[in-house]
Amino acid sequence: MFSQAEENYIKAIYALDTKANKGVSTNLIAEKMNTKASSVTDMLQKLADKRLVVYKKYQGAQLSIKGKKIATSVVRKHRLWETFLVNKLNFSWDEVHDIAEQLEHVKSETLIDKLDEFLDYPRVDPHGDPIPDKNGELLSIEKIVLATLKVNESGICVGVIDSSSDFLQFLDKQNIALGQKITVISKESFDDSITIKVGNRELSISQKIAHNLFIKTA
Amino acid sequence: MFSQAEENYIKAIYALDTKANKGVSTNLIAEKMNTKASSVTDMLQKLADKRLVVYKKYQGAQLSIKGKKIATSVVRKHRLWETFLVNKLNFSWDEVHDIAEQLEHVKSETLIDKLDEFLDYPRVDPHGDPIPDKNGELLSIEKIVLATLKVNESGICVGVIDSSSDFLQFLDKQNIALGQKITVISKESFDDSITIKVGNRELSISQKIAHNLFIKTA
DNA sequence: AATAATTTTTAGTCTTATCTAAAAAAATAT
DNA sequence: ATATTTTTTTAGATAAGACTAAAAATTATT
Ligand SMILES: [Mn+2]
Ligand SMILES: [Mn+2]
Ligand SMILES: [Mn+2]
Ligand SMILES: [Mn+2]
Repeated sequence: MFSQAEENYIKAIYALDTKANKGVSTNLIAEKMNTKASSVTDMLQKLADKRLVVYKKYQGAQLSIKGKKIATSVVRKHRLWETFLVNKLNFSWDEVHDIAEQLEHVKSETLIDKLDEFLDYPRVDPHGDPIPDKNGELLSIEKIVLATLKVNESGICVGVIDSSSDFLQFLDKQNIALGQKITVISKESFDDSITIKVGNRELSISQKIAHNLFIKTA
Repeated sequence: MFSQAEENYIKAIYALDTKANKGVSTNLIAEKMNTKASSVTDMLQKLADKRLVVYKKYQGAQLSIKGKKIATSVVRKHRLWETFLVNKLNFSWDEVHDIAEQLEHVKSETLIDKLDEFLDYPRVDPHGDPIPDKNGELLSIEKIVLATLKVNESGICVGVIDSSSDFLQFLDKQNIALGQKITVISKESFDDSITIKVGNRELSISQKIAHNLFIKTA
C-alpha cells in the first residue's frame, strides 16, 4: 500500500509527463505540488527505491509500469468521486476537486468497483476528462482546442483544460457548459478575441478562454 | 483542522467514556487503538495543550466540550458513510467498518450535509447505532440487551453491541437482522442458552450472543 | 571555452506519530 | 506499614515528509 504523499507525487508525474522518453523535471513537480525542489528529490529517491519511478540524478523522473498503474488507479478514483459528487450529491463542477483530492486516497478496490457500478460506468468526469477503467485504459476522444477552430466551423464543447474554480464559475456565468454546440462567428486579429455562438447567444471570448476549452468536431 | 490520528484518539476516548466524572485510562485507550501506553500519553499531552481533552497525570482523560464536538462530528461522518455504503452501494453490514474508518476523516462540512440529505436524514446506521445530527445531538432509543428479556417476552431487534465481521456474518447465517421480532421461548439454566423465535423459526443462542443484541420492547 | 545563471542534490533541522526500555507513581497484597 | 504488582510517564530512537541553506551539476551566455 502507498501513502497519500506517494500517490500524490505519482499522480503529479503522470499529469506532467507529456513528451515521451524525457523525465519530468524536479522543479516542475515541485511547482505542481507546491513543495520545494529538495522535497521532490527526496521523494523521487524513495519512489525509485520502490521501483515506481525511473530516476537518475539530474535527469528527472519517469513512471515505471508499476508507477503508471498506480497513477491511473488514483486518477480513476479521483474522477469517479468527482462524478459522484456532481451527479448524486448535486455539487457543481467547480466545487468538487478538493474533496476528490481527499477521497481518491481511500483504500478499497471493492468500494471503487461498486461506486463505478452505482454511477453506471461513466466514461468522463464532470470536466470532460476520461475515467480510466479497471485496467487503467482510458478512451481518448479526439478533441481540439476551441482556438484552432476557423470562422464558421462549429463543434460540441466536451472539456476544459483549466479546471480551476475561477474558470469554471466564469463559464457558468457565460452559460457555457459541456455538451453545448459552439460556432465560431468571427475572429478579431488585433486582440485575438473570438466571437462565438452558444445556443442562441453570441458572445466574445478572449484568446485565453479559447485556449482552455475542448471541442469535438463532427 | 485536526489530524487523522487526533480524530481517532478523540473518537476512542468518546467511545470509552462511560462513567461520568472519571477519566478514561491510558491503558484502555492504548488497547482500543492498538498502540502502546507511551504513545497514548504523548497524544493526551498534545490534546490537552489544544484543550480538546482534560488531562492530569495519572488520572486519565476526559473530553472537553470542544473535544466532544469533534468526537460526535467524526462519529456522524462514520455512521453516515456506513449508511451510504450499505444503502446505496449494496455493501453488507459486515463490510463497511474499515472503509468508513477512512472516509470519516475527509474534510468538508458541505460534503456531509449533502450526503445526509442524499440519504434522507437517517437516524441510525446499519448496525442500529444512532447518527448524531449537525449539532451533535443523537436520539437515544430505549433498548435493552436481549439477555435481560424474560420467557415469553418479545421485542424488535434494533442493534448489535459487537459489530465485528464475525458476529455480523453469524447473524446473517442465522437470519437475524435488525427490525425483526424476537420472542424468548425458554431459558436453559445449566448453560444460560436461550431459545428464541425469530420469524417462524426457533433457534437456540448462547449467552454471549444474547448479550450482544439490542432489543426494543413495546 | 570560460563564465554566469539556473537547476538539482545534499546536509542538516523540524514536526508528527510511533516504538522500547527505564523510572516513577498508584494500586494491591501481605 | 511494607512490599509487590500494575499502571503510567519519561527518555531516547526511529521513520515519513516537509523545510532552509549550501554545494554540485547542468545549461545558457558571452
Ligand atoms: Mn490527493
Ligand atoms: Mn476532474
Ligand atoms: Mn478512523
Ligand atoms: Mn456502525
